[in-house]
Amino acid sequence: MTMKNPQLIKIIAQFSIYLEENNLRKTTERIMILEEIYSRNDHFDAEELYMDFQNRNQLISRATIYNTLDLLSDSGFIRRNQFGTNKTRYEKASNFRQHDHLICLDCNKISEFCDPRLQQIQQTVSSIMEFEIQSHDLLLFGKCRKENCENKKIKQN
Amino acid sequence: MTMKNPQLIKIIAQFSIYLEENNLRKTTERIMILEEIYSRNDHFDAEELYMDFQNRNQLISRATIYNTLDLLSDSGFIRRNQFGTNKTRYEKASNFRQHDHLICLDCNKISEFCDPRLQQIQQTVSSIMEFEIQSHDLLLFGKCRKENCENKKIKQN
DNA sequence: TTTTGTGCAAAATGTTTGCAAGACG
DNA sequence: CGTCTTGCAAACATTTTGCACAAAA
Repeated sequence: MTMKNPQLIKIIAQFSIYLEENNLRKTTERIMILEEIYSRNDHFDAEELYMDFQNRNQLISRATIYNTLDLLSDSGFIRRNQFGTNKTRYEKASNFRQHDHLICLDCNKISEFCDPRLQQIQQTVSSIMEFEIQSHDLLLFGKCRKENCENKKIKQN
Repeated sequence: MTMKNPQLIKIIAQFSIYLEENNLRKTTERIMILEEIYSRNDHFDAEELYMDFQNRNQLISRATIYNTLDLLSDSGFIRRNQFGTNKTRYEKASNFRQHDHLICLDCNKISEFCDPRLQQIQQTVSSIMEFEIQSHDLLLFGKCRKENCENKKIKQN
């Protein structure tokens, strides 16, 4: 039994409130999935999450994984990403407030960055195109210039 | 038999040169697909392209559609897009030089825009993260503020 | 006890592949 | 004529669905 960190306790509490307010049930599966996601720091897909539980003999079906990912995504506890492949990747929503992704074309490693000028671009486009912009998604694709980049030839996934 | 416009003639010539230079064969299928794509102005998927030919009784197999989309994409004649769904969408590369996409959450209509500040963001991230950035992809999601937006409730796709 | 949520397996969707037959150079 | 490309169907990967059973409230 591992000690839960304060952030995790807080998130579970928030999620519980969300469930209650929306007349949704607080099932062990939902809580386990939330905990698992918040203990990760990467951009994972549904199958990876499923396998995490498989590997620990905590069986949760794919259907539940997908259902819960939808629920968490709709409620804002996680964020969905599409990094140029036909596969959805997820991350906990609290990574930091708002960020975008830099993808290495050599090894597919994903880094995060933040630039306030995006906010200005949104405002400009919003007024020119007469749109109320709700969110954005910026991907930068490139190659790491570090000589010693450990991933240079590992090309995952 | 429709008259080919000058732009199309030019693109076919360029593509022919590309094929020749790379020892690839100039098949009727490849040319037909290029022509079809350059006669469109939207962001289409593989199936839509396939059906275009089906509907005209010009049978081209899905395998060829996919092969050729890869070829055109690798050679820069078309651009691949992922608009938040698990489906790849394409557009001719000449729409205008470099642009990004604004997606309506009501009707999924895709508009295009261009903002030079993205270039600056790329430069900043490039130097901070020590990356050589090769391309970017910015999606803005929002809702049209025009009262008379004809697509208000049509939600396609 | 009444729903809602889960698990399973089947189906749906989008894309890739292997191989025989056809067509380009 | 040799080889690249096509077409077909089967395989694959990811996600969705229907329905019986389990478990929250």
